[in-house]
Amino acid sequence: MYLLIDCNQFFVSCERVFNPKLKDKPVVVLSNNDGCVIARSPEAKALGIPMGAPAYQYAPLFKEKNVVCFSSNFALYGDMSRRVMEVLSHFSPSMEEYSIDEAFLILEDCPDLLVIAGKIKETVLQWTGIPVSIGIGKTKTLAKVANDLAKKGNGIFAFFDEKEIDKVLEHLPVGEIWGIGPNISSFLRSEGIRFALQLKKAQDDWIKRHLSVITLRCVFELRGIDCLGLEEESSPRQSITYSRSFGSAVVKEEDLGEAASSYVAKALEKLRSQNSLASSLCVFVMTSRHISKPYYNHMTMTFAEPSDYTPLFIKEAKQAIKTLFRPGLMYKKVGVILGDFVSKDCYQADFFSSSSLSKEKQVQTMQVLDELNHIYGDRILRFAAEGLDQSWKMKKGNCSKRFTTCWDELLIIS
DNA sequence: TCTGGGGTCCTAGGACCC
DNA sequence: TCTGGGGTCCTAGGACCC
Repeated sequence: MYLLIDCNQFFVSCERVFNPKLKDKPVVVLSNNDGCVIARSPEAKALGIPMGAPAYQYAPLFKEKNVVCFSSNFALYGDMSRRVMEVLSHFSPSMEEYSIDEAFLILEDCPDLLVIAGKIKETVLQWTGIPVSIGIGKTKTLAKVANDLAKKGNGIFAFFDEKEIDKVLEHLPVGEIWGIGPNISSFLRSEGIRFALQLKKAQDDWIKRHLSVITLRCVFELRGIDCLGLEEESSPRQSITYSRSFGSAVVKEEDLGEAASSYVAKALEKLRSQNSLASSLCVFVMTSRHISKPYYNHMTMTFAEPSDYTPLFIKEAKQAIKTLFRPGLMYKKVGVILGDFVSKDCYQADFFSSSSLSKEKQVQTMQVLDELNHIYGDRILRFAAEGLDQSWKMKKGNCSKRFTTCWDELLIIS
């Protein structure tokens, strides 16, 4: 049986662990640049604050109802996630970390399953301070449905027999099924399929003809046929994106270049940490999407020989910015995407490239850079191209401390 | 003034081959 | 009157997830 363990309002819960005064109070966590709401405590939900709500629109309500707003603190959430996953790994050798706040476990079907689930919930709370909900089912998709019910009830819900499943699916809108998004659900509704049970009973070839195998898999999963399986090994990324909205609009090409260089440097650190080389770099720039004539443009460069040498990518990125830049526009965002990865251990070299000696030096330079940054933290070594003042950096109005990952920011109790 | 960021998978269609 | 059949590879875009 699959168990889906999902942390309740994870980011808010992380903040509450280190600030117990927030208990029972409306709390929200905002996206980068304090843009929109990405996590809400039940109290905040009860005030009618929707997911994704732009913070500026809700500022009066926040003030009126004393809603506590946090800027996102991914250093903290990432580390808390690591702790939760560590606890979960004690309960089963078969585990998949599905997202920052969710994991699937496989446990043998036994009468004690609910007791074990209770134990998991209790242990995670005691060891990390994070409350979780657990859904149990024969497939991942059914465990997801069960998890939604768990969240509405006492935190644990299991599907054991078919009749019980169908009773739930009968009233479950198709759009709430994992894997059925807004587009497919509106198509299904237009065809008269409004609830999960109807979809479960739909004809296979009809689904395949009008939709795709992805949806067909969904349907099979609802029928209790395991199609997705557990992905225990997290496979290396196939692409790495680094992009951020600016704290305030950027108008100078120089600033765009700095930002792009800085993102390239960060993306390449990630690339090297997974032992890959990238063969392509895409750079994109955009203005706000919410103006009358938004501008978006991108450029992709491919390399004859895959690489992980940051200066090479910075050079290309700056060149791209030069091409993409249009004077007089208010830029809101720049991003870089590394793609077409190959393993460092085995790749096709370029027959016409210059001497291999410089290649070795490139590798050594990046190693020294990464090691020093690892030892001293906070990216102590950076490239000049990244700029010094970085005035384009994003806004963070109210960020909690990095309680668990930074010696200078430990929680002080007096 | 103010609206996040990072992924994966699949399909259709174009371009090309014999 | 009348113009085959069977492939592969690549890319852009759509759809979904958290």
